[in-house]
Amino acid sequence: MYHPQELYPSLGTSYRLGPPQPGADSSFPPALAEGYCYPDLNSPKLDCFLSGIEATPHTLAAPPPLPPLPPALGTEPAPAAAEALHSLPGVSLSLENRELWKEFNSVGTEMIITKAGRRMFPACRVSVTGLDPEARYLFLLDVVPVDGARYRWQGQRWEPSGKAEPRLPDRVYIHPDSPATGAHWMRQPVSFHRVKLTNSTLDPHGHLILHSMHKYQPRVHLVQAAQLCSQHWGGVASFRFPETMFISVTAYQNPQITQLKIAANPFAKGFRENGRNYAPGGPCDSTLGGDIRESEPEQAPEPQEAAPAPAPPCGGPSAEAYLLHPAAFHGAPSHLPTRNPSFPEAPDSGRSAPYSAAFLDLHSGPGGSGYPAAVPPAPFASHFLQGGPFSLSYPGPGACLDVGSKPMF
DNA sequence: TCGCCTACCACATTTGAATAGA
DNA sequence: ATCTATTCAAATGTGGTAGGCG
Repeated sequence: MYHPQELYPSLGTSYRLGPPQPGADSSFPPALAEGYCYPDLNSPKLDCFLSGIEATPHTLAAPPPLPPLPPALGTEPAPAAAEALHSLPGVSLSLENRELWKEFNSVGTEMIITKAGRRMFPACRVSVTGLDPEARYLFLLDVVPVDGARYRWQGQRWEPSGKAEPRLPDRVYIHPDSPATGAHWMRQPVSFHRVKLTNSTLDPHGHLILHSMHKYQPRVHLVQAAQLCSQHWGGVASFRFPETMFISVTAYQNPQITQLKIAANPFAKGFRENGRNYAPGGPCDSTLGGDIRESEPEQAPEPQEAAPAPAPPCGGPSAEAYLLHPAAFHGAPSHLPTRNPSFPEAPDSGRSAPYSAAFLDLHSGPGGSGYPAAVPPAPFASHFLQGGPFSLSYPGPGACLDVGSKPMF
């Protein structure tokens, strides 16, 4: 995967989209009580950016309350549909591999995180409808803590075991097809199978950074970019699927999860007994993005629709340019800026990365969410707390900013 | 002592280049 | 000469496991 740092090392390891956090501390609320709600939902995390979204800032500024979260995984039936908050009327998302997720969720999904980054399995694979076929959109995915607790496997179930670690810098995975037209996104399911999770706070690859033994919830965001080099972003839509909640681990704790993973993940075939295959419809994680090949062949986006990037994005190498056209910096058409030779290749990929993803680091905004912004570990401090080596304009009220907002959900 | 993390392993899959055949 | 199918090797992803660390 290419990371912005590889392209523009002067920009640092991450993009801070929010203002510095002078008063940030690392304490979590007591939490752990039933009915704990998504902290990000209770308070606009990036109010500053939403003001730049002209479509319906009011909708985003006042997110509807969400139902309380369950105290533990696998204890309640998953809702029938995704919970959504958006300002894109008529747009809806459905989880393609819902049955697989539900099966994992019924046991208590665990996701391995490693220093080098580990893919999610199952991956989030969604279908979208209701988009304007002509308009361009970005697909984003992030993972947020569900509560303020650390968990421990007690032999039979997961139970809270103390306060959560200080929250890490939020990163957002941008689907490599972004930006693409609504027609492109609606043509076939959109998969985030290349997302990698890491527990390395120094991760230079742009993987999503998580704490081990914490509960997380993936979220999918859809952002309309009015035009390729838009100065205005249209609506945003955010979705979460409760059955995709998981606990991050460095080694599987629940043997049932191990068996499910081995049975369902083709890469783990070597651990299957008698070469048995997973029944439910074959590999459930295949995708247009080349998730699992035996199910669906890779389909490259049509050049005229997906990220054509006819010109150097918005004035050349800049954070704004990257944020506007993340896909244009990956898989690198010849007209795009070349990578800095000092970053020859991400260590975890020995070859070119045609589907490489982009990441944004989003910083908790002011205004106090349920989780106060944690003070990042020292290596991040210069980027996240002091504005980083580049300046990214911070929009005032009514201003428009060409960077992704982190929807409130 | 215990819980957690890391590095390494073997195995299967994926991917792309090279080659052969139509 | 071009296209398609096949083969092969390297890269990648997977869970298991032993050992280290706090």
